[in-house]
Amino acid sequence: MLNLCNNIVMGKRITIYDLAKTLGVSAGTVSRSLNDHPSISPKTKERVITVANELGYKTNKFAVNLSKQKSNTIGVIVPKLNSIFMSTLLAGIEKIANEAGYNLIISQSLESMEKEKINAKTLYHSGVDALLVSLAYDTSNFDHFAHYIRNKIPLIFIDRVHNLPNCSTIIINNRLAGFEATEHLLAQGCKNLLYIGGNIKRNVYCDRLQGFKDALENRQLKFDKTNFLETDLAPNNVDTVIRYMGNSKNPIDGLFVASDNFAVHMIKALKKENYKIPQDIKIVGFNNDPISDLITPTLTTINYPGYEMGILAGQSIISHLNGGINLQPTNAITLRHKLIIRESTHK
Amino acid sequence: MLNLCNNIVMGKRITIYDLAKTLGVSAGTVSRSLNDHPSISPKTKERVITVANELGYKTNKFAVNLSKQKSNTIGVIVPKLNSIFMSTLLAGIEKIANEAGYNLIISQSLESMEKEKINAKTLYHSGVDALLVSLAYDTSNFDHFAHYIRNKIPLIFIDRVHNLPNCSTIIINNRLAGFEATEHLLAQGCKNLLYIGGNIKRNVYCDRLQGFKDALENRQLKFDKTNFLETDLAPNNVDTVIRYMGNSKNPIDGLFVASDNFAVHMIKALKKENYKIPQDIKIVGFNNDPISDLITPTLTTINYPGYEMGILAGQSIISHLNGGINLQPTNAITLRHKLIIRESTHK
DNA sequence: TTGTAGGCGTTATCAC
DNA sequence: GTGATAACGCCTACAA
Repeated sequence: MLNLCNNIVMGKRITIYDLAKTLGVSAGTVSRSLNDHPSISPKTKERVITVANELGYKTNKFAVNLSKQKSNTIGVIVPKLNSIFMSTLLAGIEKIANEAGYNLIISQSLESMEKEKINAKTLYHSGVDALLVSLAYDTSNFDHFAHYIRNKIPLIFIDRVHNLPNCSTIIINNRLAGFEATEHLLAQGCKNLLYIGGNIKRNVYCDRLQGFKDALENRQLKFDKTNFLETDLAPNNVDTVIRYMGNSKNPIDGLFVASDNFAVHMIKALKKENYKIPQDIKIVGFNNDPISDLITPTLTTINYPGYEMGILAGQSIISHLNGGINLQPTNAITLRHKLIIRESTHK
Repeated sequence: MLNLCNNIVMGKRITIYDLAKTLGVSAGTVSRSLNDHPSISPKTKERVITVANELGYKTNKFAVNLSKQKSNTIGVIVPKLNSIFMSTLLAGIEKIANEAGYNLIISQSLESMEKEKINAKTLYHSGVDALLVSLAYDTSNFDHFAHYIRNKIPLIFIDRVHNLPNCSTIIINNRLAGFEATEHLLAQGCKNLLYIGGNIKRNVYCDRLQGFKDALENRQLKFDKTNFLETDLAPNNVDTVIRYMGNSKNPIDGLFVASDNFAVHMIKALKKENYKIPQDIKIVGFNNDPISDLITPTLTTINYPGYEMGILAGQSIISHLNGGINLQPTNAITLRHKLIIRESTHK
């Protein structure tokens, strides 16, 4: 009892050797007991555990990691933390990882490939057991993931993905979603559409554009390059877009915006310019951000299951790490999306 | 050269011993060279580094951690990831940590003390060098932080804080902000106010309430318990609040809501009930969420510098860890807030 | 069922 | 300036 107090108060770290000594057994036995190894008698286990608690033993993860060459840690790289979609995604991942006893090391690329590279390298050196990535806006080279693949560290892309050998992706069918969004605008009577999206190097924007084109073609309408505007979807670009629309030969009466956030800023600006929504112009967004149902008029959008994607990403990676299902053969997991019709396209 | 290829292709991890062998020096020399130790000749350093690159040497963090008994990792516990305030805060923290070469292990308590306890314990065992915490909704006991304090692992509370010995806090002056919000409503002519806030065990809600009371008192108005409603600020509680307001003896003409998110849901519901804002009722929120400037009418609110708080928290903890300024004497850092007047209180 | 001893890869303290 | 050698704390064949 005195010993206990001394150890704790002195802050001296207690190791399995200390336990071994006080118990009169070997360190190996202590280690095995603590890890519930089958070859140890229940009685011994109990004794060990009791004393461990009494002495305030804390297992040293650093030593465990070194010994096992794994860290029980999953790395995550997202473009930015402060977006509702990304944080919802992370919430899903964290929930699963936490339940499975894994820690999450989270970093943001701030939409820059350079930072993404650095983060990938850092996480690699930190010894993460797996990596989850949603690509930056401008990532065009993928060498920074080569280490992972070469060393068979599982790598999953989420949402903003790229096809790399032996890497899974978790996505929705952006092309089909884009088609449905556009078809809805056409069905509502729009004649002259504009698609506003981000960098078409990114699958999400490229696929939605493709769906947009599909929908036009499906109605024998021709796609013209004036029907498409690429922007980085930063709110301060709204004015440029409004000006672009004002200069259009045929007035634009339907907008498909690849992000709810940008769409709501467009709505605000259009209202200021005295556009009537949906009478003069109809708008469809993307993501089903909470804001889409709060703005006036409420915004028709595509539901994007961020939380579920996170959950799924977490589950996939964990079960892989635990030696359950092997992800290798799995190429892509596609989640269900849904068009949500609201006031911005429907009086 | 052959050796190089063999090593890399075979995936065999290269250690300082391998380098030592090929270089004909000792492992110690290699280690020192790699760490730019002053007592090594520039020539040797160069040789070592060259060979290290050639062989594709990667330092093993697990071993470094074990040897140094530190992880270059900072733990973070937030109530939830998927809130714009929290993710903005995290964005700030991550930026600083990343720049300083620290990793962030992020976990969420999901507003539950139990989960917060578990997370605190897990992070402790993971060997984080420091911990940043924003408390859960219902945390009333703080024993789970005792380990940190006892072992002198720096601990900083952010936003939702608690005063613990030797722990710093990063906050805004919620009381003063609450005062200003309320005073603004009164100055706009409101006669019968309602404050809607969360658990008053949490400093943020308690202090704002205090400020609310201060403002009433300042004008010789008396505070009545019917002027205050405690709720968990979940959007689905809006109906209850609306009903409460309907049953009020004197019609409520001013609302101070401790969260923008809840406030905008209130606005939506009130509009549906045909309240005119700001004519019939004026509303002030809290946080300056992006949505507050997008809703109709735009919402008067208190600007809450989440990103700056994150930056500051990061800087404080890093400079402490790097042995710079000592946080011990620092008790609380208070950031500047600001009342932002918009349409919901002002025609 | 338990003990022994080597290994995990670095760092750090002595010597020389 | 460099080389031995002992930590760091745990895991795990291999023995007993």
